[in-house]
Amino acid sequence: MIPKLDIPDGLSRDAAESLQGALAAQVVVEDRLGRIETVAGLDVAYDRQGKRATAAIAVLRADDLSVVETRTLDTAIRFPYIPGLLSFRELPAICALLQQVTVIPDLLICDGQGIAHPRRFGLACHLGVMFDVPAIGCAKTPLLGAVCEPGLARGDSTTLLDRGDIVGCALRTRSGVKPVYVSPGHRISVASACEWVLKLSPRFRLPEPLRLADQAARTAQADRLIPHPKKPSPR
DNA sequence: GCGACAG
DNA sequence: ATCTTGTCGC
Repeated sequence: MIPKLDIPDGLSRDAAESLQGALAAQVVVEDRLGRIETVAGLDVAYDRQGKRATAAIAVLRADDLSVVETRTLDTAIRFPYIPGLLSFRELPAICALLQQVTVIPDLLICDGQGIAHPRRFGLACHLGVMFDVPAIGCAKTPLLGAVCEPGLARGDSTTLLDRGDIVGCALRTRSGVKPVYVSPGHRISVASACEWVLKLSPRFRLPEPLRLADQAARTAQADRLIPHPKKPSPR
C-alpha cells in the first residue's frame, strides 16, 4: 500500500507546522472502523547518540490478542524532537516499516497523541491520514489539556479538554497505576478509542500491541549494537 | 516575557 | 527517547 502523503526532507519548523494545519482538515474523528480483525502497535527506539532509530510493529488478532507478526526496521534520524512535531521525527521510519507488512492492520495504535495536540494533528492523526486507516494515540503523559485525575479503578476515565474541545481522555488501564492518555488519531471517536485501549490492555498499563512493539524496538536496537540473535527470523 | 512541552 | 542502582511491592 502506498501512502497518499509524503514527509519532505529538510523541512523547517514553520513548514512542518503549516503542513499539520493543512492536513488536520483531513482527520475524521468519528467511527469509520469496519471489521477489525487485526490491531497493530507501533513504536520507535533510539540509539544513544540519537543518530539511528528502530521502528517496530506488533500485529495482533483483535479477538484473542495473539501475535500475528512482529517486525522492525532501522533507519537514520532526519528530524529533531520538537514537542508538537513528533510525527516528523518518527513517521519516516514507521511508514517505511508499515509498507513492508503484508497486510495493513485494521486499527493502528501509536505511542503519542492523536488530536490532543496544538493543531489537532498528533502522530496518530498523521499516521492514520497517511494510510487512511483507523488510528488511536495512546501516550504515557499528556501534551496539553486540562487533565483531571480519573478514579483509581481499571476503566475509570476523565475527559481531556483543550480550548473548549474534548480531545481525548485520561484512562486508567490498571487499578492504582498511572493512567494513559488516549485521543483519536483518525476514523475513530474518543469513546471508541478509549474502549479499544481498555480492551487491548487486559494486564498491563499499556495496550498489548504497543507494549510488544516497544519491546521489539528495544530488543532490535540492542541487537544492533551487539548482534546476539537468539532466535533468527525465518527467511 | 515566562513556563510547559508526546517520544 | 536515553542515561542510570537499588528497591519496594504484587
